[in-house]
Parts: sequence; C-alpha cells; structure tokens
Amino acid sequence: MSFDGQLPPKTRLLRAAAELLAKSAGGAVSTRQITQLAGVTAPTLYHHFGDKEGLFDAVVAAGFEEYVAGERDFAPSGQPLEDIRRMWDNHVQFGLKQPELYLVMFGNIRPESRPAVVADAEGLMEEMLNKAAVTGQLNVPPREAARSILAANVGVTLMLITEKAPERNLELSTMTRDAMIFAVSSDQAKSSSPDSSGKSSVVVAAIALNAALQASHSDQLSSSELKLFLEWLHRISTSSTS
Amino acid sequence: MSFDGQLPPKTRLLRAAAELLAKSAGGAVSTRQITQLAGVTAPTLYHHFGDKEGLFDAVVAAGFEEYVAGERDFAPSGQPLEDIRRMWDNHVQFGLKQPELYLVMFGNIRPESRPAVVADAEGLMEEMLNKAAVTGQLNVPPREAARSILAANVGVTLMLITEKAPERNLELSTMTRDAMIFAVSSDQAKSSSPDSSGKSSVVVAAIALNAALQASHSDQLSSSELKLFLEWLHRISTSSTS
DNA sequence: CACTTCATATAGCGTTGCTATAGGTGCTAG
DNA sequence: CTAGCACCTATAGCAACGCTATATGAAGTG
Repeated sequence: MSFDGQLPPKTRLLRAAAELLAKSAGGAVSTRQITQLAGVTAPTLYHHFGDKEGLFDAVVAAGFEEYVAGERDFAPSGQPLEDIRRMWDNHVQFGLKQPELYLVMFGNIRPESRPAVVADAEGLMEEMLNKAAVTGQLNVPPREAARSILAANVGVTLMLITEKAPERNLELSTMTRDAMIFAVSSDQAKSSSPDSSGKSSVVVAAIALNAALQASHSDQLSSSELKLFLEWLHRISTSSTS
Repeated sequence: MSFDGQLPPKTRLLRAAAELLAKSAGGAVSTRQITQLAGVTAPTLYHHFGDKEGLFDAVVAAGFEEYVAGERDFAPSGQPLEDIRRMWDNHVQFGLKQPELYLVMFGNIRPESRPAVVADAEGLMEEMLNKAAVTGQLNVPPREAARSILAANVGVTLMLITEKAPERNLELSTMTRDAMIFAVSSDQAKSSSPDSSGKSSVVVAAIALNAALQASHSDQLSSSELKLFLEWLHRISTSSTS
C-alpha cells in the first residue's frame, strides 16, 4: 500500500501523488499525505520538484504522455475528419476514466495563464486538422478549428464529469462532437455559386493551399516572396464572407 | 476602501468577499483577508455563512442574479434561436467581465457534484429552447440541446479566460456558437458532397485556388496584389511535385 | 584522505480554515 | 425595572497546511 520499496524517492513521490490524486474525490491533496505515503520527508519533495505545483505538473506530464499515446494509437485512417472524431472520443474517455487527473490538467483554470497541456493538446489537434486542410476538407484555418473543437471538447468533458457515473449520457458528447466537426468542414450544403452563404470556395481553397504550402518546403518562391504570399493567403483565409 | 460603515456585518462580508475575489488574480482568498476588510472577526463569518464555501456560494448567488438579469434583459425577440444566440454571447461577456467570479461559478468542478448554478443556467437555456421546440425549429429534445449548448458555451468561455485579454479572439465564440445552434436546429439543408479521395498536394490546391479566385470577385487583395499573387500561383501550379 | 556534490532528515515558521468559549446587545415577560 | 432569553460578535487558540533554514549522510573525485 505504500511505496517504501527500493525505487528512487523521486519516482515514489510521483506515484504517491498520482495515487492520492486519483483517490481523493475532488478534495485537496496535501504534501504531508504525499510524503508520508512515499515514505519521505518534506524537503525531499521540494528538492526534486521545487514546489507542490511542480510535483503536480510532473504528474500531469506523465498523464499527458498517456493521453497523447491514446491520441496517436490509431494510425491515420486516411480520413482526417474521422480521426478527429476519435481524438474527441479519446479525450472524453480519458477525462471520464481519470477525472481527478483530468481536472488538474484541464480544469485548473486561472485567468490569463494557459496551462502548457492545453497548448499541447491544441497543437496535437491542429496537426491532425492540417491533414484535413490540405485535402480541402476544411472551412476554417486549422488553428481556429482546433481551438474551437478543443474548447467544446473540454466543455463537454467537464460537464460529463460533474454528472454521476450511472447517469452519464454520452450522446451529449457525440452530438456536440459531430456539430463541431460539421461546422468546420467544407463538406456542407452549398450551392454552386461561390458567393452563396457560407465560406466561398476561394476561402476553402486558400486554406488548403496554405496548409499544403507549409507542409511541403516548396522552392518555387523565394523566402521573401513566400512570406508575402502567405500573408495574402492568410488575409483570404480569415476573411468572412459578408 | 473598507466596509466599516454602518451596514450589517453580513452585507459587509459579502461585499468584501466579492471585492477581494474580483481583485485576486486567480489566487486564493483567505477568510482572514475577508474578515479584516469587512472589519469583522472570524466567528461572525461562520455564524452567518457556516463555511468559507457557504460565503462563496452566497457571493455566487448574488453574481448569478446579475447573470440571470442579463439573460432576461432582452425580451423574447420572437425568434427563439436568435435569443439563444444572445444568451450565449451574454454568458461569454459575463465570464470575461468577471473572470474570477465566473471561475468560482463554473470552473470549480468536482467529480459527481454539479454546482447548483450550472443546473440553473441549464434550466434557463432549456426554457428558451422550449419556445423554439414548440414552433418546430428544434432537431433535438430541448433538454439535450440545452446541455450540449451550455457545455460548449462554458468550454469556450473558459478557454477565452485563459487567454490574455488583448489576444482574445471572439470569433472562436461566434463560430462555436453558430455551430451548436445550427446542429440542434431543424432547418438544415442536408446534402452530401462528392468526396474525392485525398490525393491533394500543393499543386492541386493551388490550381483549385486559382480557379476559384478567378471565378469570384474577391476584394481581399488589391488589383496589383492580385496580379502578382496569381503569377506566383501559376508558378506553383505548373511546378513539378517534389 | 580531503573535498565537493548531491540527497535526505530535523525542526520549525507563518498562514490557513475553523471553533470552544464567553461576553455584549436588544427584545419581551413579569 | 428587571429578569430572562435569543441573537450576534469577540478573544484566543487548535490542527493542518505549504514551505524552508539548517544540518547530516552518502557518493564520487583529486
């Protein structure tokens, strides 16, 4: 039940913190609990992690490895948008399986200070959306799409966590998921005229080209040309059709 | 600066707590700070509110009054879905104007314990969605729609709060908002698009953009810019894929 | 061996949320 | 007028918290 084994104290502290975090039903976890379970005294903790938050960050980093591993497990299916769906589901599953850890990762919000893990998750999703962008499946720049989807994904997961397990209705998740993916995809009802409501095909094509250009190191344009080119492309991509 | 006036201690405590909460940039607020600012000693706090959390709940309740007042201010416009849009925007505005209070209300998540304020907000939105449902504008039961929209609304607001104020991009909000509302509304014009297998490249994307640009009258670039842009596009389009 | 460096322990500081106990205040009853 | 009785507030202090100044041990290097 305790980690007094022959593992190094740093590892014991990490495991003890993770275990207590998982068991504490939302309540706070004290450094004294952690050090006692790890069979270590206080200064050891601060020597290795500097801070209580430092220790928690380390736990989060380990948890994030697991999260990312889950996100990358299923190789690209050739349909990027389908992969995004699985990323969403994996995100929700991760949150429901380890709610306390998830709350430390995504729920510990402070104004004007973004946890690193959020930025990483966003990058992961943007990366996947880029694949959708180069094939012209995206309606919106990948970054904006990633932020939007991730925001909804976190919101849904937090809401599901607050519900008691037996009452959890996962349809909330799938419905919100499909709504978001549909919204950013170019695969929408659209008349043939480019100036119909919704993004014009110019915008879609510009987004696709933008993503493709950044993925391939084309040497058809000089770097200064490319810079200006990309700026114009950005202007087109982010323009809203009035 | 202090509330030593002749107001009753209960009120002074509430105001002191609210003020300190608003000023503390995410950091914790101690009961001693509160009682000192209120010009009161500790037992008074616990007599009236029983608990630190009890005091915070009271502050939240007051904040929620303000929130609800904002939600109800604009009378029904006859278009329920338009009202939902304004509810969403009001929610985000409330969160950005008083981030600390918002975080206490919606960000203080614990597993399997739903804050009362969330349930209330959900009820408020469901009420409004009911009006849309009776006129046949809804695709989904009002309760599910409300839960889904609110989850995304909270997620977006939390994400915006973590961003530094000058960088906040409200398009994230409007885009997610419209996606959610569109998803639950029944007036969708469904159509499936010819999904080409993903074999796109820079060249294909450039050709698509080229065609699209010439078919539309985009005003995002000046004519001289456009001329150069098209020339570069041509260079990319006619290059061999590396 | 002398010396440095890293890692852990002893003991304790200041602050936290909270409370056992007691004292003051204003009310109504006799 | 006063006795009693709620109600409200203050004094003082507890246990637990995050954290640290300081000292001790172990391990490697000259």
